[in-house]
Amino acid sequence: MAKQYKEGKIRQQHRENILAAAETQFVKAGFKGTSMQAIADAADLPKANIVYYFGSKLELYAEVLSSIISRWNSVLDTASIDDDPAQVLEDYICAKVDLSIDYPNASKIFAMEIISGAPNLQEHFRSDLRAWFKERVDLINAWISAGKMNAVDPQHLIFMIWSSTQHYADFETQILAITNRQEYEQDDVKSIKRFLCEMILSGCGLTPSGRHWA
Amino acid sequence: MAKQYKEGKIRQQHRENILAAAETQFVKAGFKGTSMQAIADAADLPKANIVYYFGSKLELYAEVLSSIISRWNSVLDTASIDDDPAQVLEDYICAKVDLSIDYPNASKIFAMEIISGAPNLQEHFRSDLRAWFKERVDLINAWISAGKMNAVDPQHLIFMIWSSTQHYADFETQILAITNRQEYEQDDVKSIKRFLCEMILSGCGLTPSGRHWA
DNA sequence: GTCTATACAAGGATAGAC
DNA sequence: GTCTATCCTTGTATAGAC
Repeated sequence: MAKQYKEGKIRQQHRENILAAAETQFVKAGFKGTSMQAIADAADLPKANIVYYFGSKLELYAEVLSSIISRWNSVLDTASIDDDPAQVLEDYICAKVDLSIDYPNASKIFAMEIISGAPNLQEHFRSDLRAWFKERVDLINAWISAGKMNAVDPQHLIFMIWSSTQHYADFETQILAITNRQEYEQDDVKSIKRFLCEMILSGCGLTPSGRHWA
Repeated sequence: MAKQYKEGKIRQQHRENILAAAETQFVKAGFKGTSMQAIADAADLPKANIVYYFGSKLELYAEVLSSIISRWNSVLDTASIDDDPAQVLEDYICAKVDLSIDYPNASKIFAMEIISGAPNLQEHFRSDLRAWFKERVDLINAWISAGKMNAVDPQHLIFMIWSSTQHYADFETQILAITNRQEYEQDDVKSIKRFLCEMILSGCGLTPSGRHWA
């Protein structure tokens, strides 16, 4: 029993190390471009152990992808017509900015997967995401009908929130190089949130509370 | 002479085919993940010819990248303090949307390169782009000082324009899957332009003319 | 000038030793 | 349960035939 427990811990530790190493490597070279050897080196384990723990490169990648997606349940999920759109949108934008700053690799791997044609995400698109998207579009349309916000196109609004927030993760390298910085600081995050909320909400005829950055 | 001319044409034709094939493959698998064999198959040429025409995989990739960047001279380049910010921003946004729709692969390869840490673009960042960016920031600040537009952060404004326009190229797969379409149509492009111009300009206290979509 | 044949390293995955 | 040794495929690049 004691032995099993200890071995279980080693196993779990190794799996976590491998997942973390894999994330780093997939960001740098994409799925096809990443070698098991590179992951093994980064995890400081023999190459064959990666296969031993995850079965195959594709299964390892699938685990990385699904752990990314599972982290993306957000404030928009529970919003309803009775809520205040200004508050919901502001919270959603700030939550997405936080995810981009705190887990840039997650956003990057997801982005690369989609750019490459999303060969491993078609299922996710056609089932979960499409339904999620339709419900949010309906919600925004309901707010518009209720006169709670301007009549902007809900689909494009969601795309704009996704793109403008994720950009700070995906294009981190470019942004930091252009602005001559090493990494984002607290003040940067606040000014990002402030800019995005003010721009997007004002376009919807709404006013942000500012509680995320004031 | 006649022979040389004809051979020159073959050479040029093959180079173009290879560049086009390479673009497609780099999008699907990234730089490291793309094999010369895959490019050769797509270009319908023997594998060794790719090396023959371009020297190496990296040189071929460098040519693809630089041809992408050279296409991105845009309306913002020639704008000055005397111009109307509403008009300049509207033209710039619509030009970027057109690029995203017409050359999605260019945007995708550029995005992948940056997501992977931009190992082949550091030079471009530190020289051209940083200077370009600084000048545009100064221009927008000048417009603000002159009372021509709201005092929004110029850096984030540029990032928002980049992200929200490029999103329609880079995340094409996701957008089409979610909205259950095969490809963008004329009307889609117009509604994208309209949405982005209205949102972004209104956030700057400006009003678009609408001539790109009306 | 163009393409075939091939060299040699690195890829993913397996079998079996420890 | 973990890791070493190895198999076979695929990778880039070259040498030399056409």
